[in-house]
Amino acid sequence: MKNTDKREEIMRAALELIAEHGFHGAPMAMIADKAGVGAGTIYRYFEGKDALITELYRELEGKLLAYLQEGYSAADPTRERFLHVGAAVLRYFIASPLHFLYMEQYMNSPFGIALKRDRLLGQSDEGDLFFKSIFEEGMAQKVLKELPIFVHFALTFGPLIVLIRDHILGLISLDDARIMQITEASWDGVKR
Amino acid sequence: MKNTDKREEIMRAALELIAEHGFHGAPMAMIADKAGVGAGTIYRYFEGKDALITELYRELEGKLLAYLQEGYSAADPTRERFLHVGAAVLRYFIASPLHFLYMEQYMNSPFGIALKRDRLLGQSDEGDLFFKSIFEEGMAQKVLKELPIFVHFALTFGPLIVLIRDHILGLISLDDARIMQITEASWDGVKR
Amino acid sequence: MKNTDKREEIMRAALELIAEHGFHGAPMAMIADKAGVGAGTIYRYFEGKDALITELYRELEGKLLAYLQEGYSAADPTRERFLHVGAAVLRYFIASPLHFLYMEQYMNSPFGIALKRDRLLGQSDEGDLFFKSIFEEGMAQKVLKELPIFVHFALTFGPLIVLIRDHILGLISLDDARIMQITEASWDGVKR
Amino acid sequence: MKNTDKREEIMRAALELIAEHGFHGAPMAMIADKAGVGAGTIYRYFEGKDALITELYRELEGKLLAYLQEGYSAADPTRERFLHVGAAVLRYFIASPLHFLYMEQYMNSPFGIALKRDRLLGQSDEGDLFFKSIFEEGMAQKVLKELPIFVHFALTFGPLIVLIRDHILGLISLDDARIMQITEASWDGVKR
DNA sequence: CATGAATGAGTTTTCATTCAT
DNA sequence: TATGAATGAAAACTCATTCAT
Repeated sequence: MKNTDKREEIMRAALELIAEHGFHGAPMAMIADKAGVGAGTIYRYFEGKDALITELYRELEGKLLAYLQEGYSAADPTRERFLHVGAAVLRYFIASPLHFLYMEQYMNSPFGIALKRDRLLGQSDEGDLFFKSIFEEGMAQKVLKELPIFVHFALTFGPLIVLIRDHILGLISLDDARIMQITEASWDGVKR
Repeated sequence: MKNTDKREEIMRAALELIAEHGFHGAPMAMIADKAGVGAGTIYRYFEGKDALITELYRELEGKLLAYLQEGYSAADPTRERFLHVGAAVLRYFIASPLHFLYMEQYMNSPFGIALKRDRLLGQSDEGDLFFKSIFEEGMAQKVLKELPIFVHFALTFGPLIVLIRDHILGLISLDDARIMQITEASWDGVKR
Repeated sequence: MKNTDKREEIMRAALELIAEHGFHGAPMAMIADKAGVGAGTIYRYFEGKDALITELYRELEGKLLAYLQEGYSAADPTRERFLHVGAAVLRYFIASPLHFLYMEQYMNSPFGIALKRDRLLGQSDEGDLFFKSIFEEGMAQKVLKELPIFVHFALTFGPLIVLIRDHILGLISLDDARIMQITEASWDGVKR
Repeated sequence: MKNTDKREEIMRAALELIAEHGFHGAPMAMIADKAGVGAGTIYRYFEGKDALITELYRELEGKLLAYLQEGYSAADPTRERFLHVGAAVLRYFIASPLHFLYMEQYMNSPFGIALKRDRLLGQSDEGDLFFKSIFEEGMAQKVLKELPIFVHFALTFGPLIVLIRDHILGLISLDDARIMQITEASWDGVKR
């Protein structure tokens, strides 16, 4: 097992346990066990539990952004670009429900609050920049309502977040047709 | 201090501490301290920490629903009713940010997952019924797109949730004008 | 309800709860509840939990001794007197299994150890004197083996204690015929 | 210190403290302290306090049975076999008074009641079988009275239990001569 | 006298982290 | 580098006792 493999096993184990049982329902010993490593080994790869939680979040965020960029072309019309990203978000989280549960839990905990505050103070992160260009261009082209970027983001992605949760909980089933329909309806909230 | 006062002091203390520090950052001893009661006293009013957390959620949910119903008239046109409720949600949480932080944290934790599953199995709760009538009537009147209720809910309230969080984090400032604008834009996502 | 009634209700409740659940499995609040009095009321009749436990033991011991003396005649032959007392012990505890469970638990706990040590230092208690006369007279008459009183006591009452427990646990069923048989067999252990 | 050593240190500490102070007079922290281990360490070896108490009882019982079997020969006459076992019980507990105090306390608490009931439902334990053969053979040979095994057991071992307690409390002193005398007298209660 | 809500010291138990191997 | 037994500080929770009503 390569070094890197161990690190990944730890993250995979943490993801599964925390997504299902929350930050407390997941003791380090249990994570180590599930990862097939010794309890002390986690501390060779992560400073502590908080660091593990935070680094895992960053990792998942990176994977999401990478997926969203697949097949994305800055040359496409604004609407196409949004539809691509919106549908990709839905598909990504439907395929990786644990990622969703983990990320939501993280963002709605004091960890996430701290993260958001940090980003507000520092520069925008990669993800924000990514979405921002769509909305700014859309407004420049008079295709979108004149609203702050945060509002555009909320109007378009807010519905997706709620629906992904509903899907994961089994309240609704999102197939490809519905994904298109929803993404388009999201767009309707911001278009002129 | 009346019986009821102590129970309320405990809930107030728990709300503040958990909203700010999360479920773990808030030990029972700290809650008792902040509430001005003995550690054992909490257990006279709540079976344990989990029960306190859950009952507090129910209480906050009840308060929110009560507020949404103020000035709500089933006789108003569909759109007015939605605008009333949507704006009320925003105003409520802007006035009570701790309620929002607590409820979001709860809903995105294993507690909330369990709650949603329970509600799915049992009958809908009061809140669901409340929103449902607006969307069902809107579809009957051909004012709204033909979509499952869960999708209507997501398209309209999803944006609000995201924006409330942004407001509380100071990323954006929601004044009355913006509240109207946003609520109307939310409606645009579902109207035909 | 007279004062005295309350005291008795408390003792009755304590007896039942402690016999069944042990000294810890029986919190003061539970005893008060079962007795139908307020938790504070117990402290008007007993100094504290230890005092309640000890006074209850003394009370039960007194009742047992009173029962053993019923129909007992110092004029009877030694063997009759023993058979009377032995059979009475069995009948008493079979009729009052909670008394047995409580007294055994007490005697085998640090409470009982302390009690025995106290009695050793001070004068013998009423009960000891009671049995002592039978064995001393029996030895004087050359009917019994020449043994220390404690040994006589052990040889005759030891079997009874074990059998009462077995009966209460349902391992064996003691009817009148068996009671006689056992009492007589106990006597055989000490007679010449 | 080997693994096993720690487990044994914990049991030794628990034995001493519980024998002397009872199940409550012996907090886990005190046991850990006396054992020279951290408080959490106990939980690596035992599921909780109840498990520690129960496993310690089983361990002591095992040691007792092992001692009784030393030098025991199924080929010896019934009476010799009983005298061997009876005297061994006395010698064992006189040498290990803490074992006696602990086991008696256990058997007379709700723990012991539960244990006896369990054994009644399941098959007899090793110890029962051990004694049973002596009494059954004795009856078959017409050496012993025709009585249920439980009664034989009570008549022979009941006295020993009481005397061991008296010895430990200092009420009587059991030397080898007395041990023989008592064991023989016990046998007299059951022989024809 | 009686009450029972309130208390907080004391208990069991958990778990992130360390460190000898 | 990896381990996992050991730790002990900190957590949840209990309960004998008090005291204002």
